[in-house]
Amino acid sequence: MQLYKSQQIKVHNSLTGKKEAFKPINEGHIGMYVCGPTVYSNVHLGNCRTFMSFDMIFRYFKHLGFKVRYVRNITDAGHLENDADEGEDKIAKKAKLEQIEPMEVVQRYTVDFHNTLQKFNLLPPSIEPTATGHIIEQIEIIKEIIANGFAYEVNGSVYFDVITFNESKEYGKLSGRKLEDMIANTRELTAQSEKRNPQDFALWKKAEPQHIMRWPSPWGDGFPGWHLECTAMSTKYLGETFDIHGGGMDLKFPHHECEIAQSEASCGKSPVNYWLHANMLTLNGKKMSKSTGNNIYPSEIFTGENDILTKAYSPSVVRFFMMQAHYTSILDLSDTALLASEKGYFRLVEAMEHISKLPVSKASTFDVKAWQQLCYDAMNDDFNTPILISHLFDAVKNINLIKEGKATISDADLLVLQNTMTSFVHDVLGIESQAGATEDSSQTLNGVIEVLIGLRNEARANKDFATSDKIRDELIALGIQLKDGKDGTNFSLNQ
RNA sequence: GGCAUCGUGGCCGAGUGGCUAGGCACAGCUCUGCAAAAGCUUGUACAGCGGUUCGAAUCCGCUCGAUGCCUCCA
Repeated sequence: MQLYKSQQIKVHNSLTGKKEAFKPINEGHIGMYVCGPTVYSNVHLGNCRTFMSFDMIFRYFKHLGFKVRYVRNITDAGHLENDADEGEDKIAKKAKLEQIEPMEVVQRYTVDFHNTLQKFNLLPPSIEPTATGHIIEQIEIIKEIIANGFAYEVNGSVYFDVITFNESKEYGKLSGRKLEDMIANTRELTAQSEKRNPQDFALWKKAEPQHIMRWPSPWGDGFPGWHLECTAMSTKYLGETFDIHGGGMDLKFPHHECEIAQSEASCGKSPVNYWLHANMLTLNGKKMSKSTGNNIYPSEIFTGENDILTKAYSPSVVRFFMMQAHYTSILDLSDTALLASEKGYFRLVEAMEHISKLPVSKASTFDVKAWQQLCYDAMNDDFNTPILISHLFDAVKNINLIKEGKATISDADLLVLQNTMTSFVHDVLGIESQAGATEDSSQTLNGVIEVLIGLRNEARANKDFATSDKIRDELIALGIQLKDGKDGTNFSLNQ
């Protein structure tokens, strides 16, 4: 039997603002779409957190035995930097700056994006479609929207008619906005616009002669509007209505709102059953921003080359840190927070290594089955990874107790414990035991340390504590910690 | 200015009408040649002010503060 049949998941649906029981359209199958990055610069850390959150969700679904089609797009069409008609295309701008082809910009930052996510141990999505690869699909949707009377053409551009749409449908239902309020609050328009109303948004933009990224269309040469690609690609690969759509909080309005409008205007159906939004990441309590310098790139964290943190942190530690917060909460990244997580991470990873060496007894002093269900309960409750981790630390404590002979575990329970820990730590949370794990270091180094441990134990036996302490202290200075236990001396590498 | 989310012990971060997650730090104890590691014990916190209630950190109102969106943004 598949695990999902015995676990009931609840998710926080942004559309209703409530936690709801999750029921996929087709039993055992899940269609999930997540808005991907615009590849015109290096991925920033906040992006990584969002994608990591959905990676964890993807992993949990897979763990439960669901067949998941996870689509995450790459936005490689430039779009415009602002709403004004003379706005500049982000990718074209970067290309001009670096004197290269726009597609070289796209290629470079797509590679950076993939590399970074791989370091964070994100699984690749099932499909990673690009906007430029789906121009035809986008044009088709525009035709439908026009045919249905929800869009109009002006001078080679096509705009979505929000006011007309709102007469029969509801614009703003996702973000809790009322069109009347929006109209009342609209700031005076900059320049004269082609749009009938400021709330309207572009489905297709006419390309000015200097605009490099352009495609032919029934309305002339141009490029697709900001929100259309997601509608086109999600519809193509997941259908007119699918299970989950995710993305960062900041996309809720207008991006996701427009997606809903586009779908309802073209095929008449609401596109998504469950909208999931991941919350922001701040740095030292403030919004990350390149202009104020309150910003850090993933690579700068890994190398330690930055002015914000006191040391380097491995991708696994950063991932663990992020998993210690719920995906819907704002999370603040700081050196002290990272430091605390790193210690906890090492404790968890070390306990994992001890599991296979644990002594077994006839009976267990720890209810492994009940504990296991608590782990599932945590994840079933809107993917509550912080609670899951608190249970994992419960297991850590028990593992250490058993190791020291202060608690016992049966053969069967040990197997359950081992499988459950591996499933949740590695498969679901995606946390790897890199950096700090002895098994990752070279055999040679292990051998050398074992020799030193032997020498130290000889010195201790001879009460030559000056020598034994010297070995211990000099090793710790190198990041090698010796741990004296009942069953001899172990060590760990804490980078 | 409008909309939204939030304000929890030294720090990070769950929870959410009564039964006090967890991590890190701190203190005491056990262990140890001394430490470290590990284990045990202790911390009674929920921005402020009102209100609802037998009972609120959890519900309501106001105030203050933070963050996000309102223009591309995860």
